[in-house]
Parts: sequence; C-alpha cells; structure tokens
Amino acid sequence: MKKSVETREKILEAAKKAFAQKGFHGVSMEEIARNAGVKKALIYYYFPSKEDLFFEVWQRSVDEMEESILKPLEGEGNFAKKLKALLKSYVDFVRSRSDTLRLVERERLYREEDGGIWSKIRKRYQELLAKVAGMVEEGKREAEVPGDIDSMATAQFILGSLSTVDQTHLENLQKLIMRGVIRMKENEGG
Amino acid sequence: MKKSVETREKILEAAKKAFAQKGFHGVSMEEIARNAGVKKALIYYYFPSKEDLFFEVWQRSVDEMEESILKPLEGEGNFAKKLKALLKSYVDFVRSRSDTLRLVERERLYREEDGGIWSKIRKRYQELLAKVAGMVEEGKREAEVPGDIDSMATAQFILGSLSTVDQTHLENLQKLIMRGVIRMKENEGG
DNA sequence: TATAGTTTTTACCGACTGGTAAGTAAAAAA
DNA sequence: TTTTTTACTTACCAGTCGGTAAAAACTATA
Repeated sequence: MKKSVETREKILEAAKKAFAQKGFHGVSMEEIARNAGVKKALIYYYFPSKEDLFFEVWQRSVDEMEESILKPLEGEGNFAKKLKALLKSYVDFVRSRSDTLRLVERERLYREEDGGIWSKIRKRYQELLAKVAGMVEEGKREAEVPGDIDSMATAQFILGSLSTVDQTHLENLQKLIMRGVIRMKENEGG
Repeated sequence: MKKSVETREKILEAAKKAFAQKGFHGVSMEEIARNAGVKKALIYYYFPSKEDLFFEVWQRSVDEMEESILKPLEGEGNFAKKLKALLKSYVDFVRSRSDTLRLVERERLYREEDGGIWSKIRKRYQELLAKVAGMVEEGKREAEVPGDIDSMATAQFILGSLSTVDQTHLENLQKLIMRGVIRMKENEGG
C-alpha cells in the first residue's frame, strides 16, 4: 500500500477507537495524533477539520455495519429465514466489532445546532433503517409479520434493542425479537 | 422556597437541558451559567466541579425515571398486567420527558478512564435494570414468561429498545415487546 | 445602624483547544 | 541537474476550558 494511504488509514483507525470510547467532544486532536504515532498538524494535512475526520470515521462504520448485517441475507428465501439471518449476522457484528457499533449508535443522538455533519449522520442512519424496514415490509406481504405492526418501528426495534444489550444476552434477545415479530406457527420450534 | 435553593435548582435545570442535548463533554460551564441566568463562578459555589454537577443531574434523572415507570405497577396483579403497566408508563415517560431519558441512556455508554462518576453511573443503572429483571423473574414463576428467556436480558431489552425508538412508533413497540416476552394464550387480544 | 453570615459578581489563572503558517527532507517530474 | 510536489514537523495563534480568590452586594439579627 502507498505510504500516504497507510498513514491516513492509521489516523482513521486511531480516531475511530478514541471516538468510540469517548464520543466526539471527549476526544482531542492531540490525543488522536498521539495514538496514531503522528504529529497533530499532519492530521490537518489529510483532513480539513475535526468534524470532517469524525464524519469519515462514522460513515465508514455505518457502511461496514450495513455490509455485515445485510449481505448475508441476500440469498435467503422467505422472510422468517431472512430475519433469522439478519439477527445472526447482527449478533456476530455486535460480538466482533462492538466499537463500531457503539460509535454508530451513540453519535446519532446529538441534537446540537443542526446542519453540518450531524444532520448528514442522521440522514445516513435513516437510510440504513429504511433498508431493514423494506425487508420487514416483504414479510408482511408474505403474511408472516402481523399486519398491524409498522415496518419502520420494527426496524428501529431490531437495530436499537440489539445495540443496547450487553453481549452475554445476545442469543436470548434474538429469541425475544423473533417471537415478537413473526406470526408464530405453534409447532415450529425456535 | 428559599432563594438559595431556587438558584441551585435553576442551575440544575439548565444543566440538565444542556447535558441532555450535547452530552457531558459537549457543554461548557459558561453555557450552563448563561442559560441559568447566573455567573459561572456561582455554579462553583453550589457544586464542587463539573463532574459533580453532572452526576447530580444524572442521578436525579434516573430516580425520576425509576419512579415514573415502576410506581404505577405496584398495585397490579399478575405479570402480564404488570408488564403492560410498565410499558404504558414507560411510553408515557418517553413522550413527556424525552430529555431525561436521553440523558440517562446516552451517558451510561462512556468508557473513559474508569473510576470517578462514570462507574457510579453504570452501577446505578445496573440497579434499575435489576429491579425490572426482578419483575420478569416473577413472571417466570407464574409461567407467563418462557423459562428459557433470561430475566436480565429481558430487562435490558425492554428499557433499551424503547429508548432508541422514535416517538411515532411507541405503541407499535409496546405490542412487539408484549408478544416477544409473554407466552401468549392464542385467544387473548392485545 | 453596626455586625455577621450568606449569596453573587468581578477579575483572573494556567492548561488546553482546534486550527494555521512557515519551513524541511525526500521523492518524483522535468 | 534543476524544479516541483508530497509528506511531515516545529512553533505558534487566538480563543475557550474548568476552576479560584477576593471583593462586593445582599440579608438577617442585635
């Protein structure tokens, strides 16, 4: 890999770790530079501002998350199987990349003066939600999801609840969600 | 009310609003003082440090939340009714005091150098979770909750999922949770 | 009205913040 | 070989941060 790209990548990596732990305002550029083994000014050679750096970190994380949880279910057939696949891949994701998840989830709550990166962040998150909601919508057409349940609500529900629970209980949660969302045929074990 | 208490209260109120919107690190003491109509130094007359101020704000918010969601179900009989009451009061709480909720939920994620207030915060949140988990445990004894579902997981699930969903879909979420948690008798409408 | 205690403001501190200007060594292009 | 570009450092800026000391204003009691 080109050296310059490597350096840029190193900065992004250090920034991601720091932001995930302490949030945007809790981290200084100095700190990121130190952890990346680089002088602070160099960060400004690659990124125009702290906000821009953060945005790239965040955006990559959502992309990574979307890829991880939606790719595995592309081949699946009916809705029940898709949901199962989604939950499984999400659980894997939470287990293996909890930093990324925390980063994505925490920072979308900022209410701050709108405009700037924060509205871009909320918008992108809505896109992700919409994709999951689209899947639930299919489930309704297949009559596997009760019709009185809103797809968007279900999408928020799935992503949100898994992200707040601690890792010990992920499988349990999977069950809870399946039971809530799918119209169960009595004789169809978990 | 005594003037001094009033002033103290005014500061706490301004602090709460600011912290809920921007998080601990996103808010300056100057800003809090300005919004409270007070000089910054006066805050230090009432509170020893920013962390202490924040901790009191946060603690009050959890207490308020616990009171709001657990009180209404003290009179209720069986588990199904209790859960229903809990969900109802929680939904009301989310609607009427979303600031408080956001404050409580956001800040418990901080990983920061441990010790200080952040571990106290996590500990207190665990207490709240434990109380909800206790209720679910009762439900298991009454055979209304499937035995293979962990009580702590369920508690995290209930509090967590409601807090991430947006207000439009709260009632839908209520349904989803009921279906997931309670062993449904087929002929018992929502 | 003098006095003592409480509450609030003024004025400041050193440390740190995000960000920039100027310069440099090495590599690439000419 | 000379010129230009890339990648990076040093040194600094103005502004803000959390926090403090001390004076000033207010209140209560005598």
